[in-house]
Amino acid sequence: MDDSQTMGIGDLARLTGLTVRTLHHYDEIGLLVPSGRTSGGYREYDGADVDRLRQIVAYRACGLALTDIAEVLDAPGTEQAGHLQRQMALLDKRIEELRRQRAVLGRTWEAKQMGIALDPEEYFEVFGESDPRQYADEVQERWGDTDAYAESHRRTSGFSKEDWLRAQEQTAAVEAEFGACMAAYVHAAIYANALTR
Amino acid sequence: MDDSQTMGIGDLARLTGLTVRTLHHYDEIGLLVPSGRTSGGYREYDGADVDRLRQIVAYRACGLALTDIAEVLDAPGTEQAGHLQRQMALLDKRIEELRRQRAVLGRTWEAKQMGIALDPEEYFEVFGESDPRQYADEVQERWGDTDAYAESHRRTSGFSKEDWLRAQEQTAAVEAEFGACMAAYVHAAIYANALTR
DNA sequence: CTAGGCCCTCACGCGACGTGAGGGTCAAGC
DNA sequence: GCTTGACCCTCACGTCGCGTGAGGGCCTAG
Repeated sequence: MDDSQTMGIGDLARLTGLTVRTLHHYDEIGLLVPSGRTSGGYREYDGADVDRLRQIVAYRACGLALTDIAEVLDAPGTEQAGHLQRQMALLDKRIEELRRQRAVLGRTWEAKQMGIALDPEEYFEVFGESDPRQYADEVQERWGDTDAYAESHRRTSGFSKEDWLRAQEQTAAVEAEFGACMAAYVHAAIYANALTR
Repeated sequence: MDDSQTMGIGDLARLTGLTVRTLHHYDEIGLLVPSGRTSGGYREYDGADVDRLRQIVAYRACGLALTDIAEVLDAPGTEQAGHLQRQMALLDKRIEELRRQRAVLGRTWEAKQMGIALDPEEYFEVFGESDPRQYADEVQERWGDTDAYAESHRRTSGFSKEDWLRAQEQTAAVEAEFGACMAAYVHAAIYANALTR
């Protein structure tokens, strides 16, 4: 019933699943400074502290750096929107990157299961930034019919059709679930978008 | 047409989108040691090197540590399966964690949009390991009706119903796409599973 | 033969903590 | 009041995956 109740660092650590050291760190860098100390120097966290930590954990789960989290939490609304929008752009880039990698990985796996050698050109689409097509010619010329290339495929193709079908099945289910998880990212981005209008 | 063609570190960097320093690092730790050097000491990468790097990048995108990647790539089939299975377990834990966080975040957001104060008990479900219910009582007793708690909610609830609906719409689309991306994780896990049988 | 672009090896810095070392604090029980 | 044991404190160095120079060789074109 006491309105100004506080808790120790160990309690907060157990409650959140973070370590004591992590909370020390957040104090050191000014991200989460406890609202008080006991006469003996012990940190004391109150309700507002816990609420702030909840937000910190949520943002951190979205991949934001601690300094960025501090900026977002300490800035007024308008600045918040701008900052979050920049983060949104970064996330978009990351999403697109992963999406491309995933596409190539999927084709690679299927090909392996069939025991078929992949078109070497496709291999390099898995890699990052800027259009890899601009190197595709060079690649095909250099690696198109290297022995080590094809050989390294055959090493890893002992994988029955049953195994593969079973895998595909399970994949679909988990895929959907994971999609729901990742909506947390997207929520953050779209929230920022809404704020700027 | 030459079968033993090689490329320099800069070419490989441009091709993959990694930095030269990153390739230096992989050489230092023995993860990707170039198959040769020129008389002048320049690194030379051949087809097998590039193929290995492709695998490295794929595993890294799945969140594996570089030392783990080395173990997986250098181990024979049976050990590979064991290692990948342990990684699978880790990923499962992480997935479950994210799934819980996402669920609570979703409810929090909806509640904020409605301007409704959340059941304080729910706040702590966002946090990690082991059943948080075991602390729920303690939490409610301490923070259930703190002023700072409710206050910090009202600060952040300026968000129209239209904005919210628009957000929900966009979310669904991106959610599906992201699910596809994350199947890369799942593929790795299930591949390991198939190997052990 | 010189200019430029590429490459080399140290070697220190960073972010987000982990992991002790060495010592003070606090509530409980005697 | 005193001790015990759990908890807390502040340094301070280690880890991982690189970034970022510094100071210098290599190598091809003009």
